[in-house]
Amino acid sequence: MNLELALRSAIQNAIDFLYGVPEQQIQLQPTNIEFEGSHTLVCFPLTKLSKTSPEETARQIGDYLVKESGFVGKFNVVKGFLNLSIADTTWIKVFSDILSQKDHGCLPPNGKEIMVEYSSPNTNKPLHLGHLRNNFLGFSVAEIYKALGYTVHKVQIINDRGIHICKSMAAWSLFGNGETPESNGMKGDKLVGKYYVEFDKTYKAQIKELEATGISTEQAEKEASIMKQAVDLLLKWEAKDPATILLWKTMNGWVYRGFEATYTRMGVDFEKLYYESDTYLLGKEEVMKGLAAGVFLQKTDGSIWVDLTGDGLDQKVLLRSDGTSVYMTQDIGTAILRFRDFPKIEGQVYTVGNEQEYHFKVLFLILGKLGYTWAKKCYHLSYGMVDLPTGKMKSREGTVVDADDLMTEMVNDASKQTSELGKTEGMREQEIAALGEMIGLGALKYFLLKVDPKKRMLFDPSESISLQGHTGPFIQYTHARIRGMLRKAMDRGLTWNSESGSQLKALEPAERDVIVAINQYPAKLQEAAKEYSPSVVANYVYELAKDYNQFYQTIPVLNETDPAKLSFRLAFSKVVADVLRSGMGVLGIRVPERM
RNA sequence: GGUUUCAUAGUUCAACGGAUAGAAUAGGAGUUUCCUAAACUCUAGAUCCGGGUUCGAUUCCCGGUGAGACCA
Repeated sequence: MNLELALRSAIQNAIDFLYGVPEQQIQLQPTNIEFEGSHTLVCFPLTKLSKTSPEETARQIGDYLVKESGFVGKFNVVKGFLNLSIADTTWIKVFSDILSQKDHGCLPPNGKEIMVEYSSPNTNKPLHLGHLRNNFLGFSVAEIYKALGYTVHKVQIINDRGIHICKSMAAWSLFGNGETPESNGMKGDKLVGKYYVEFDKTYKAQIKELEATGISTEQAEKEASIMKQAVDLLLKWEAKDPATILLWKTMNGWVYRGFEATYTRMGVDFEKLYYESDTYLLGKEEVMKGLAAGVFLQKTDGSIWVDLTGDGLDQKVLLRSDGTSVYMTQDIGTAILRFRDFPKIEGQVYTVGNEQEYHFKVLFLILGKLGYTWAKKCYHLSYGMVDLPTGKMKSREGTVVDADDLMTEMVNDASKQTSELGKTEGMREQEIAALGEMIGLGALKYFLLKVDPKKRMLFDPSESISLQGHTGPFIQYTHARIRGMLRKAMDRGLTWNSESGSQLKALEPAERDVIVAINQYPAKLQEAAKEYSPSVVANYVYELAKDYNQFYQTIPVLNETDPAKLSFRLAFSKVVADVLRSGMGVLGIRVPERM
C-alpha cells in the first residue's frame, strides 16, 4: 500500500465531506521531531473553506480521519498544524509490504531511455578534484535513473583536437627524448601533463627573452619558437600529415590509458566515447544547413552567427570568417550525432561545471532553432566549483589536487584508521586492502555528493578525511554492523521470514521512526531524479542510518526473548541494511560486510 | 559595464512559503558485565543589512554590502 496516497485521498474525502469542496491542493509534510505523529497537514490555507479558525479546522479533519480512514490512530493539533499518528498496525502492514518486495524503491524497466554525459576531460591535464565531483555526480545521476527503470547511456566527449594538444606534442618533440609511459613507469596522462607544463614554462621563458630585445609582448607571444611549432603541428594535423597524426594518436593513447586506470579506481564507466575530432565536421554541416534555412546569418567577413537577441541573449559566432569551428560548432555536431546513434533517447543530461551555463543555454536554443524537438529535453547538470581553503585551484600555482593522489591519500588514511581501531584482526591481506579502498573512496564520494550540486563547496584536505559523523563511513559502518548481527543470528539458528512482525500489535517508538524512514525511500529516489541531485539520496541514507543507530542502541535484537519481536527485528534490520546498500549503491559507494 | 549564482552556529552542510531554523564537526559533560563505541545520550552556539508581499519569509519581490562565474 502507498500510505502517502491513501492519506492524501482520505484528507480529500474529509474536506469534501466537511466543506463540500472536492479537489484541493493539500499541504502534507513530515511531522517535526518534537511533536507526536508522522504526517502533518497544514491547515492555515484551509480556513477559507472551513470558515473557522485553523485549530478548529484541524480538529474537524482530525476527527473525521480517526473515525473514517481506518489507519489514522490519533492526532494532535498545534496551532494550525494537524499532526497525524498512523496506527502501529498500519505501519506493520507497510513494513510487511516492503519486506515482500525485491528491491524497495526501485522500479521495473519503463522502456524509456536517456543519456548522461559526464567527465569529458581535456586530454592535456590529469584529472583533478573538480573532475571527481563531476564523475561522481554524473555516474550517480545515471544510476538513480537506472534504479527508476530507465535505460541509461553513459557517454563522454573527449576534447582531443586543437592547439592545446599540439602544445604537449611540441614540447615532447623538443624535450622528450623518446620518453614513454613504459620507459619511465609514469601514468600516460601524467606524462602528457608534464609536457604541457613544460610547454608553458618554455613559452614564458621565450617571451621574456624576446621582450628583452625590445619587442612588444603581443609580438613576442607570436614570435616564440615553441608556439610557432605548436601552430605548425596544428596545421599539419588539419592537413592530415601522417607523422603528426601518428604522434597525436600515440600521445592521446597514453592519456586514455592513464584516464582508464583512474576511472576504474573511481568505479565509473562509459558506454560510448565521443571524440571532438569526429564530430566537429558534422557541426559545420549543420551550421551551413541552418544558414541555408535562414536560421543563422552571415556577416560581410564571411563568419556565421546566430541571433539570440529575441531570447534575451546576444549574437553568438558559430563559424569564424576563416571557416574554422568554435566549441559551439562541435557541440551542435555531437548532440545531433548522439541522437542518431541512440534514436530512442528522450533527452541528454550534460554534467558540466556552472561556468558553462551560458554556453548550454545557447546550445539548447540553437538546437531548438534547427528544428530538433528533443532540444527542450536536454538538461545542463550544472555544478559549482570545488574550492580549497587556499582559494581556487590553479594549475599554474600548483594548487591543483590531483585525483589519483587524493584517492590514494584517502585510502591510505582509511586503512590506517581501520587497523588502529583493530578492525582488521583475522582478515586476510586482500580483504584489508579491499576494505581500505571501500572506506577511503566511500568517504570521498560521500563528501562530494552530499552537497547540493548547484552549490560551490569547500574541500579542506585535512578535515575532509574524517570518517565520523555525517560521512560515508558512518553509513557503511551501520550497514556492516547489521550484517554482522545477521550473521550472528544465522549462527544461533535465529531467522525471519516474510511473515515476521505481522502478528505484532504495537511498535517501539524507535522502530516506528525507522519504518517511517524506510517508507520514504521511493519518494526520495524520485525527488533525486527529478532534481538531478544525488544529495537528496545522500542525506536520506544518513538520516536512515542515524534512526537505525538510535534503535540499535536502545532496543535489543538478538537478546530479545519474545520470538515474534525477535524475528520482526531481524527482518526489520535486514531491510534497513538493504536500503542502505541500495541508496549508497546509486551514489556509487559500496558497503562492506564487516568493518 | 551587462547577465547570472551565492550569503545560515567558530567551521562544513540541511530546511516544497509553515511550528521553538535541523545535522555534523570543533568545545563542555556522560554511556562498554549486554547484538561491532567508526556508535549513543545530554549541553552550549547561526538566517549579511534595509524595505515590501503574506495569516506566516532563511525561502518570493525591490534596494544595498560582500564573494564567485559568464558575456564583451
